[in-house]
Amino acid sequence: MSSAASANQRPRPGRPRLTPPLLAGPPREQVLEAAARLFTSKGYAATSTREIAEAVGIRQASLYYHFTGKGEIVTELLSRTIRPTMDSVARIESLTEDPETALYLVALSDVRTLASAPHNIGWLYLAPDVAQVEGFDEFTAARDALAATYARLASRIATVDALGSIGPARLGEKLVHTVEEVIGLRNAGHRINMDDAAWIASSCLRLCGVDNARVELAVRDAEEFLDEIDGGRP
Amino acid sequence: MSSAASANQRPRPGRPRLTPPLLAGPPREQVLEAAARLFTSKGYAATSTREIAEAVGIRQASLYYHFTGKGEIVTELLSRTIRPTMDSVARIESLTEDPETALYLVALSDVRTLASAPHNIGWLYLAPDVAQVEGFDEFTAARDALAATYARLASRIATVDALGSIGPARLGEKLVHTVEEVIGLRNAGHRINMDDAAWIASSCLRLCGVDNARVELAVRDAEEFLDEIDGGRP
DNA sequence: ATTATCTATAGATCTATAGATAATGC
DNA sequence: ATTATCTATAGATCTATAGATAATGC
Repeated sequence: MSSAASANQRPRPGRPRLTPPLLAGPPREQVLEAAARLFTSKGYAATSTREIAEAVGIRQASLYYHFTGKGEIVTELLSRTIRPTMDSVARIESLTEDPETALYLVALSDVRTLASAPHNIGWLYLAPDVAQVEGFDEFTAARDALAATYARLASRIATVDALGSIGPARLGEKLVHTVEEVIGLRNAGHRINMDDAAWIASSCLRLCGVDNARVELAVRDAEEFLDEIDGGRP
Repeated sequence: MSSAASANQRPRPGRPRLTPPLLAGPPREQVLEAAARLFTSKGYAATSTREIAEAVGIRQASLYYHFTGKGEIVTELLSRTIRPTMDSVARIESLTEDPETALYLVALSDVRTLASAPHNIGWLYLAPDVAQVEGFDEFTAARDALAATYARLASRIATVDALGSIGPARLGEKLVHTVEEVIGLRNAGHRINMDDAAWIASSCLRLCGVDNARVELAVRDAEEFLDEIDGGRP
C-alpha cells in the first residue's frame, strides 16, 4: 500500500479526472456500462454522447479516446450479447456428437448470455435506430450464422411431425425466437434464473418433436459438459 | 368537372406546393401517414422533421402549420391506437350486461384496432424514446384505464382456479399483454386476419377460466353486436 | 378573409477533431 | 514515453419561429 485516496482505486496513468470515478473497472468498461444503461432506458438515438460522458464522469470528447464514436460503443455492446454464445458453439460441437445434447447446450448458453447481460442489451438488437448504425450488418451476419447452427442441429433432430410443412430453416428461426423471448421477459421485469433457462432450452428440443424421455436424457447428458462450455457464469 | 391537373385532386386553398402531392388525403393525414412509416421503420428519435416533410413533399417548416411539433405528431398517432377501443368500450357496456360477451368484444375491438393501424404504430408505445415525449403520460393514463376495464370485467368472470394466487389487477395486465401480442406478431411480419383476432379475443376468456361451451356462447352472443361497436372496419 | 404553403433564419444542440496537459512507467 | 484525460471549437445538424406569398372562398 503506497498511495491513493481510497483503497478501491489504484493510481492509473493519464491525466486525472476533474471528478473522482463514478463507476468501477477500467475506463472503457465504465463507458460501456453507462451507455448500456442509457441506451436501454432512453433509446440509442435519443442518448447523446454528452449524456454518456456525464454518466461516466468525464468530458464528452474523452469518449473518443476509447471509441471511434457512438456507433462503436453500441456495436461493442451488441457483440457481447452474441460472442459468448458463438464461442460456446465451437466448444460444444467438439465435446459431443449427439445433436440433442448439443442443441440443448447451445440454447442454454444463448439464454444465459441474454439473461445475464447488463441492462438487457439484447433488446438493442431489435431497435430500428440501432439497426441503422454502421457495422450493424456484421452483427446480423453473426446472428444469422447462429440461426444456421440452430437450423442444422434441428434438421438432424426434428421428427417429420414436428417439421410439418415448414422447412428446417424456418424451424431454426422458431428456435431463435423462442430463445430471444428472454429479452421480452426481461423487458417485462422478470428475472430469469437457471431453472427458467433450462426450461427454455428444453422447449427447443420439444419444438423439434423430442419426447419427454429423450429430453431428460439430453439434459442429463448436458450436465457433465456445463462447466466446460463457459467459465461458470451467474 | 371544372379544373385541376389530375382528376384525383380537387383544387385546395392555400399556396400551392413546389412539388405535386406524393400522398392522398388531407395534408394533415399525409403528414401522419409519412411520419408513421418513418417512425416505425427508423425509430422516432432517429427521424428528423426534415425527413417527414420530404416524404410528404413539403418544406420542413410547413409541418408546423399542422402540428405544434414532432411530439404532437407522435402523440396523435398513439392516440389513434387506443381511442377507437376506448369508444368501443363505452358502446359495449351500454349494449350488454353479460361480462363475458363484453370482455370478448373489448378484446376483439382492441386487437382489430392494433392489427389494422397503418405501419404497426402500436409498437411506438413500447419505444423508450417515444415514452419521453411530452404528453406521453396522458396516453399512459388512457391505456391504464383500459387495463382497469379488463381487470374489472375479468374479476366478474374469473373462476377461483383461473385467478390462482394473482389478483384481478394482475390478471387484467395479463389480458392486456395477450392482446398486445398482435404488435409483436405484426413486427415479425404476420398479417392478422379476422380469425386470428377472434382467436386472441377468445383466449382472454379462456385465461379467465371460461370453458369451451361458455366461450362459444359469448362468441355467438357477441356476433349480433359486432356491427354496432364500430363502423365496419377492415 | 382564410388557408396552406413558402423562404429565411435564430438558437440549440450534437458529433468529432486538434492539440494541450498531467498523471504513471521505465 | 505512454496513457488518459482536459479545453476549445469546427461543422453539421435539428427544431421551431417570423413573416411573406399564392391559392381559394365569400
